[in-house]
Amino acid sequence: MKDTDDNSPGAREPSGFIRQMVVRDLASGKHGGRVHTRFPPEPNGFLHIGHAKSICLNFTLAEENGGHCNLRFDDTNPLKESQEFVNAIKDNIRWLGFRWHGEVRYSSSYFDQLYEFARQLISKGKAYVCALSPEQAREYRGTLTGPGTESPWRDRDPNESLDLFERMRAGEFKDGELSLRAKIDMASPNINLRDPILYRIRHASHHQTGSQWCIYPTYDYTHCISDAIESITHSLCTLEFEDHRPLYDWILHNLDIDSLRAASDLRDSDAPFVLPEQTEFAKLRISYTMMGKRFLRALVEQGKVDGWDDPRMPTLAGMRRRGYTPASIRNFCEAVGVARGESLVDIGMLEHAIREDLDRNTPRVMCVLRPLTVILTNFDDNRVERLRLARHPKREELGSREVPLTREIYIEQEDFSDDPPAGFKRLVAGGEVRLRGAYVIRCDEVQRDAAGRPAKLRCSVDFATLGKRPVGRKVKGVIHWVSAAAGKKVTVRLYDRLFLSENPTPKSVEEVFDEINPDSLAQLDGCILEPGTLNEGAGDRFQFERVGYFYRDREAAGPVVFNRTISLRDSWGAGSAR
RNA sequence: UGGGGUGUCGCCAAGUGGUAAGGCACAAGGUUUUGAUCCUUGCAUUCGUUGGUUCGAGUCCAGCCACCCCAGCCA
Repeated sequence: MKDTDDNSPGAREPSGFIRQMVVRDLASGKHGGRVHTRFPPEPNGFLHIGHAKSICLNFTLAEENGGHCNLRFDDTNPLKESQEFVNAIKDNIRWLGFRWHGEVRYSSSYFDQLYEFARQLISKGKAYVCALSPEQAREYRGTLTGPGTESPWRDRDPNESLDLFERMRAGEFKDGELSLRAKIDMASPNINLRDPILYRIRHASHHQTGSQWCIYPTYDYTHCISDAIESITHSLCTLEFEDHRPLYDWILHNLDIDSLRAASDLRDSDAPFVLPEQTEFAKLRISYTMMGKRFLRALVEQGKVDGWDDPRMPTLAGMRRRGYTPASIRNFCEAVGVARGESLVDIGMLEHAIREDLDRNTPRVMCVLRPLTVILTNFDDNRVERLRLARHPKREELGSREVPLTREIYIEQEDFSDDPPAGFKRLVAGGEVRLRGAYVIRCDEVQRDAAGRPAKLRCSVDFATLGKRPVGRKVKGVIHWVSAAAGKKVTVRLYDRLFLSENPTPKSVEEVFDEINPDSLAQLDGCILEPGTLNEGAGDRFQFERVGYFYRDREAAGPVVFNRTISLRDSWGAGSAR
C-alpha cells in the first residue's frame, strides 16, 4: 500500500515470505514471468473476515506483479453447496473492490476433464477402483503411528478398474459402494498418501451440473488439476493443507504433462507450461471473534443472531451492514501481514482500521442517544437560529451544514451530572458548558421527576459566546445537542463484541452459546438526530459527534435505523462504557 | 512411540551472518468549540531454551522445551 515512494533511493524490497517468493520466481523466470493466483472458496457458507485475508493476499499479489487472479468455486461436494452462497460470495468480493480475471470459474466445469485424467491414472496403474466400505477404508488406513493395510482391490487389473469406473459414472452403484483411489503408499507416515480417495459416488444433484453426475471428485484430486488447467502459478492456501502438498504434487507429476498443458488455458499460447506450486500461510484469527463456519451457522440457525448479515457477525455481509468499509478491511489485512505462525490478532487492530478510515471520510452530525430536555430560558420561543457547522473539522472541502437552534433542545443524559466525578467537564447545576457549534449555556435550575431524577434543565444562554471564548472564565466542556422541534426521531443500535472470552475455542455448538455476550446489542428507540441527516444524498455513514460512527441500516422498512459501526476512542473513564 | 509445522516487545510483524523496522496497544506532554482527530516523546542490551561454529549469530549446527495440524468417500 505504501510502496508509492518510487522516487526514494533504492526501491523497497517487498516484505513477507510470499511476496519475496514471488519476486524470486519472477527473477528466475520460473513461470515465464507470470503471476497467476486464485481465490477458491467452496460455496457452502458466507465469507468472513478470514476469507478477506486470503482474498486480499491473492488479488493484491497478482495486482502488484502485473498478474491475474481468478475466482474459482471449489464445488466438488454438492451436499453442502448452493447457488445462494455462490451469489453472496461474488457480491462480497466485488464489494471489497476486487475484480477477478475473466469469467468466474467452477471446479465443476472441469468434471469431464477430471474424469479423463482419472482414466489416465487408472491406465497407468496409478489408481484403482476399490470396494472397501468407508468404514473398512478407515480401518485399513492405519493410525498416526502405525502403517495402513493395502486394499485387496489394490492390484485390480487396470482394465477392470476402467470398466468399473465407467459403470460408477453410469450410476450402477450405490453411494459408498465403490471409490476410486490413488495407488501410492499405505505405509507412508503422511496419511494423505495412504491411497487417498479420488472419486466417490454421490447420487445428488449439483447446483451447477444438475443431475449430470453421480460421482464427484475429491478436493485433493480436483484442486491441483484445476490450478493447472487455469495455469495458476502460485496456489496459496492455509496451513492445514501443508500435509496435502505431497499429494498435490504427486497427482500433477503422475499425469502426462502434455495432456495437462493441452487441457490448460495456455494450450494455444507460446508461454512455457509450468506446474503450479502450493504455498501455505496462517489463517486469520482475531480476539473476541470466532470464525468456524459450523459455529457461525449454528448462531444463525438457532436465532442467536439476526442472520448471516447480523452486524455482530464476522462475516463480510455482517461487517458491511455494521458499516465497515472495504478500505478498512483491506488496510486491516495489510497491517496484519501474512506469515506462517499461528497468531491471534488483537481486535483493536480492526477497530483502529475502521476508525482511521471513518475519521477521515465521514461527515459529522449530532445525535442525542438518551435525551434530556433543556429549556433555553432567554431564547425567544419561536426563534430559529440557523447555525453553520463544518461537516468535517479538518477537511473544508467537505463543506458545511445548517443546524437549527431553538428554545427547547435535547442533550445527552450522561452529559449532566448531579454528582460529578472528579474531572467531569460537562454540565452540572450552576455550571457552564459549550453547546457544540453554538453558545455557552449555564444551568440555572434542575426540574425533577417523581423519582428525583433530572427531567428538565432550565439554562440561560450567553449570547456573547458564539464563535468566541467566554470572558473572564474558562468553559472546558463541549456537548452535543439537537433542537427538539427540528430533530428527527430515529432508532440506534449499539453493538458490542459478540463473544465474552478473548479466545473463544468452543468444542461444541452448546459451548458457543455459552460464550455469547448477553449485552452485544442494545437498541435505543428515542434518539434525536440532527435534521438534514436523512436528506436524499446526505449519505449513509456519519460520525455522531462525541458518540461514534454510525451507518444507516437500509435492510428493514419502517423507522430509520442507524447501526453503530464503532465508538470513538474514549480516554475518559475507561471502565464506564456507554 | 509416526509425520508435517511454528516459536522476535502486551498483540501482529519485518529481519536470509555484521551489531533488533513498522503498526496496534499502552504511558507522558502539546494543540483542540468532538474527553475525537492531530503532533511530540517514551516503550525488546534482546530474538523459546541450552550448548556449539564464527572476529561476529535472531539469522548456521546440535540437543531440549512449548504450541499447532494430520487417521472425512469435507474443503
